[in-house]
Formats: sequence, structure tokens, C-alpha cells
Amino acid sequence: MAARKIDIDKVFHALGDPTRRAIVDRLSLGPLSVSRLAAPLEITVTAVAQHLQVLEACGLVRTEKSGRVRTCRIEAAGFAALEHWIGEHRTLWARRLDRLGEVLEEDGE
Amino acid sequence: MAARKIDIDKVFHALGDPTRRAIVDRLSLGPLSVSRLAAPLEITVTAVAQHLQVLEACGLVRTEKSGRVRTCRIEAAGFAALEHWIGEHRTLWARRLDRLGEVLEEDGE
DNA sequence: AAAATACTGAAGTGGTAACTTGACAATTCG
DNA sequence: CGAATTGTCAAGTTACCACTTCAGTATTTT
Repeated sequence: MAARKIDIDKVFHALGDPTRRAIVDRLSLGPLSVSRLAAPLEITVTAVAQHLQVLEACGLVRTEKSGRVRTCRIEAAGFAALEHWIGEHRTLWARRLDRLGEVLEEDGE
Repeated sequence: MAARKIDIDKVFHALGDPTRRAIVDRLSLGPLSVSRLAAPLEITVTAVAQHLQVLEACGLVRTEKSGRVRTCRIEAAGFAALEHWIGEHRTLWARRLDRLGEVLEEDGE
């Protein structure tokens, strides 16, 4: 799986930014170039490139440059680290998860 | 119904801080007062109280003051929001997880 | 009552994260 | 070739975040 050691700190921090989560969301549907990623976002291509560096540094995204285009895709390592952290806490928290039917109210996200 | 609207943004941001994750870890084992939470951490009680505000605001922790002691415990709502977000992405990402070895393939774009 | 305990509030500091602009490099295309 | 596309590098700005100090409020203990 994850060959490299993934820093869960960075994973949480990376996903704490809504713009980066939006990037991850879109990449979940398939690879995209930097400018295509930037198009629907209201920030500059430079800003998107910076977000991509963050996402790449924590193993959530992998990019590859070919010609003048950098193609970005989801990478599993960071996601695996996140699930691992959650898995470690799920058992501890599971008891309390029972009584939260009321909180799972929508929220869109 | 919707007791509180959980903001996944805040949940990720809250857990992005190692000190706050340490707090969550210890509270997973049982309730603690603010000063007991602060003891092993190398920060002031005030700082811990501030972290607790963050954790409480995103539904990861619940606190209750009785006398001069504020007791803190894990709250499931934030954790549920986190699992919900992951659940929504797991299916999308699972595909990529399966095909890790063959990603050199061009997806067009 | 006095002193110790447990926390709270306001205000300030230092660092850093997100974003911008502007200049530049590299590639593809007319 | 020259021009447009695509992304990169280096600063600089702004805003926020984690944390501190200090002064203050309740509450318990002695």
C-alpha cells in the first residue's frame, strides 16, 4: 500500500481546506490538468498549483507532467492513512456513535 | 432533530492540529477536567481551553461545568460527520485503490 | 475569612497559510 | 518564426491560528 510514510497531521490539515476538498472531490471522478482544476474555482492557477503541492505532499494526490500539461490524479496513500486513523478510534468511539441518529441530519457538505 | 449542524470543514481543521488530536485521544479513554487535560501537554491551561472550544464547536467534544471544574468528554457528532465524508468518498476512491498498479494508463481528459 | 484551586476573558505576539501579482520557462500551434 | 497555452518561481500581502501573559471570577478547602 503506502510505501511512503504518510503524516496524518498533513492529511487532516490538507483536507481542512474547502478548496482542497473540492479539488479532491473532482479528482475522484478522474484525472485533470491544473488549469482544468482551476477553471471552476475562483482562484488563480498559481494558487491551485500550491494546493496541489500540499495534497501531493501528504499522499492524497499524485501529479505527473507531460509536455506542458501537469496531470493530477487521486493517490490512495493519504486516504489510507486517514482510514487507518479513523479505524483506530472507531472502536473507542463506537459506543457513543449509537445515540447520534439525530445529528446525522443532512448538511450537504 | 438537527441538534447542531456539523461543519466537516471545522472537523478536519480541528483534527489537523496534533495537540487537539492528543486531547481527543485522551478523552477517548474517559472524561477529564481541563487542568488534567493540560497536565501532560506543555502548554497553558488557557491554551487547552481554547482548543476545547474548537473541538466543542465542531461536535467532537462536549463539556459541562459543575462547580469550578469543567468536565470534557468525547462527543460523537463530529466523528460521525467525518465518517460520513469518508464514506461518500470511499466508493469513488476504492476504484483507484484497486487499480493502483495500472495507473499509467491514460484516461484521456 | 483567607488561601488555594480551576477556570475565564481580553489583548497581544509570532508564525504561517492562502492568495495575489508579475516575470519567466517550456511546449504546442498557426 | 511568433503567438498562444500551460504551468512555475519568487516575492509580497493579508488574515488567521496557536499560544502567551495577566488580571479576574467562581468555587472549594482549611
